[in-house]
Amino acid sequence: MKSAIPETGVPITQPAAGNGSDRQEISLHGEVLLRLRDYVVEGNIPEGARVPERQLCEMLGISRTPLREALKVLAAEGLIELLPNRGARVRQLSQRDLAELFDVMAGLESLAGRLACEAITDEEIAAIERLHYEMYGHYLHRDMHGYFQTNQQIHESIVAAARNETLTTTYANFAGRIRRVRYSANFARKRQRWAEAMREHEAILDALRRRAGSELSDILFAHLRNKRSAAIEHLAEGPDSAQEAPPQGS
Amino acid sequence: MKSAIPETGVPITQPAAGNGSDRQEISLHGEVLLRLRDYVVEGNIPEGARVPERQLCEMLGISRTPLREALKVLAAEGLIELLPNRGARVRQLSQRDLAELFDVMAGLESLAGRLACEAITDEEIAAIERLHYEMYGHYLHRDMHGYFQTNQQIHESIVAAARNETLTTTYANFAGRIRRVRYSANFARKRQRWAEAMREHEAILDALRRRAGSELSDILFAHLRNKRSAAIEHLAEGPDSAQEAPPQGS
DNA sequence: AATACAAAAAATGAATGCAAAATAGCCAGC
DNA sequence: GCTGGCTATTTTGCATTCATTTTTTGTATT
Repeated sequence: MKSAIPETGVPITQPAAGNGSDRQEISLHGEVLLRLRDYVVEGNIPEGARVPERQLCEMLGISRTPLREALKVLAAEGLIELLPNRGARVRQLSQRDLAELFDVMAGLESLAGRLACEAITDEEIAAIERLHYEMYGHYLHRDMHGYFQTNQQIHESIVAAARNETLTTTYANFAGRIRRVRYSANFARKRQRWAEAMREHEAILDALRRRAGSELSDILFAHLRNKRSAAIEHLAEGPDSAQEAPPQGS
Repeated sequence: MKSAIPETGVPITQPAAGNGSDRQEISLHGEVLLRLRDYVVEGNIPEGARVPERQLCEMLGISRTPLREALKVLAAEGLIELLPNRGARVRQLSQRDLAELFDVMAGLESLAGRLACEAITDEEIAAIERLHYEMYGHYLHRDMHGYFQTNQQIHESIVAAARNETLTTTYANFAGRIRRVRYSANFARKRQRWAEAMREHEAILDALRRRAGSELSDILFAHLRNKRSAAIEHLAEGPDSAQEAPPQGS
């Protein structure tokens, strides 16, 4: 195969001009950045694959200048790697990188929980409770996908309740970095871990109701730590999806 | 005054070529990025000031292309703002932004403490103890500057002991964003707060010795929260250093 | 046949050029 | 005297171009 990235060939439309989205980004560069980030996060480029600029330019229908600007930003965000004179590669996360990322995520959520306890309203808690019961339903029905989504919504709600834009942005950034892995990090076959996670979520909700910041912080950290273990073990055993790039060299 | 940025006119020297530094960045872009970041963090450009690209180009002795790439990255890092078609400005941190940043820093240090307890060696603790006593000396001698520096070293040591590169990088990023403010956020005249901070540091050291992760996490968060309050009150009252840009416009 | 070397092709890094937008400067009008 | 609109200059955004560096391809030699 010649091309590392699949054909999608949807060039960037007219930048702003009354599209329904709330994006205030109107510059071409901003548009490219959003598009490219999504493109990478969604896993359209194999890990570690070299991505010729020209090809991306053609795909997006732009010249190299704004593309290169976007690449530098993505590199700063940690999504891709920029080897000098050797182009951009999708960053390959080692197991250690992953462990680190999970821990930072754990720290951020832990912080979010602590802050949320200071500011969360009864209505917000009620909303999270609803999500919790919805998730419980998914759990009972063994609906992994629904469970996963609702679970994510709960965590995002907690982060939102922290009322800290900076935290929200940072959290989203890190979430993007491990999103690909996260999807495969479920514990479909490990029922025991699943039940455990549900219990942890009960504890989270309980601490949140009591606005017990420090306690919630501990619980969230532990919860994410367990998630981390599950994810890493899962990867170590090798996920069934054989999409991984084979170890090249020798 | 015509020029918003002071004259320093030190163009970028030959990029790599056996300079003593350990930097592996060799590309012009990387060099520019480091230079510009330092330049902004050190406060050489007044907050909110418009910075014409041309001027920066001349200052660094480069063309606009690598400069603009660096600007995009700095904008992504949150150091500057890029208004569409209106150039780059040094980001002006509102009081709320600052509060948010301090809280995120608190969360990161809190995480660092927790992780450090899992991995820190006796030697590292001993080193931190030495720093602690050194800091105590500065406190007794009312040496604000020395105190501040040693204090920072302690916090950095804890972050380092967490053995998480990602965390270290993220921490450094946020530290850079509030560095300017941080310097003026000391409590030179508030002896009471100073004494309080010393007591908190004792508690930090104690929890670290016992490897009490959760406890240390709480203490660090509270400690940084207090620092935040001190800093924000300080700014609200108006820092004596008149280095701030006067409110321009009318 | 395999390896080493060399030249060609392609890709990257940076500079320059050009069009559009914004700022400022200026003059007319109230 | 001040405000509003029009033009000129500056500045930004992006495309194009040029110079290196890397990668590939072909050839010759062992």
